[in-house]
Amino acid sequence: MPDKLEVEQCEYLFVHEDVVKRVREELPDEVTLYDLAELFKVFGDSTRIKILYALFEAELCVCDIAQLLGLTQTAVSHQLRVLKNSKLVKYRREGKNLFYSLADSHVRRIIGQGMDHISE
Amino acid sequence: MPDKLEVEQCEYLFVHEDVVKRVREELPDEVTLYDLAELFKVFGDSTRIKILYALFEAELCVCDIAQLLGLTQTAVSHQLRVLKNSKLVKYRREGKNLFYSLADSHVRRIIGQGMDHISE
DNA sequence: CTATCATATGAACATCTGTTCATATGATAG
DNA sequence: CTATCATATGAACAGATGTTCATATGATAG
Repeated sequence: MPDKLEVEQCEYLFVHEDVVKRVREELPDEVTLYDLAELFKVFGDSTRIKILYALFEAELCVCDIAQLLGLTQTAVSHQLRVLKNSKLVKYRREGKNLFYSLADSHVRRIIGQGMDHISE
Repeated sequence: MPDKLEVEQCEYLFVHEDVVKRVREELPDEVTLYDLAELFKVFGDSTRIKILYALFEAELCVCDIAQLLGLTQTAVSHQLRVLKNSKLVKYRREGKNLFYSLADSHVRRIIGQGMDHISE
């Protein structure tokens, strides 16, 4: 007895068993889907995008970023924490300063793909 | 006199002129940054990610999606509109049904890159 | 130890976002 | 034309998010 679905709303005529099966098999588990959405949420703010773009060019300390982009220190710090939690940036201390940089190459690729899309 | 910046908070010792220049040159304009963030915002919701994943396998109508993923018709419809506005999905009508499908290959690539990142 | 600089953190607040509920639209069968 | 099915839409509401303000932490110079 293959997985017949509860018919609630429409006739559900249009999907064949194999499609249902494929979707079910390929769909990542709830946790992964959640994590994935969380990751993209991080890219979904123009302040954070700006910060990432700035870090494309060089390692920067918090106040560098703030001044370069015209943001407050506090806002940058809060957003850097978000970026750090998602492992998109890393930092190293040098005296009083914390220098932030991109964590890996995924950041550039993801933003690159996004740019491709919006430039049609 | 090259672009010396207003020193507000820190000494701004750490960034050289050429870095400042590069960041300023490479940073897309406000509108583009905003659009880019808007795009990623769309990926930043697990319901929409689920819908996109389902559409990886086949063209589906609204109620197919709702039943396959255990969502309400209304929620799916609202989210499909968001996806459509961002040109991530398209649809065609067939009688009473609207069949949705992925708009282009960017969707897969962007989600793929995201998956790469979260799987470390 | 104290003052200062760079940065982080927490609370507060306004704004944005996703879902639900109720209803409207649009296609089709009879 | 009317009823019905598939889908869209709008209002309402709860929960999430980003910024600001005030303050704390942590390193360093003196």
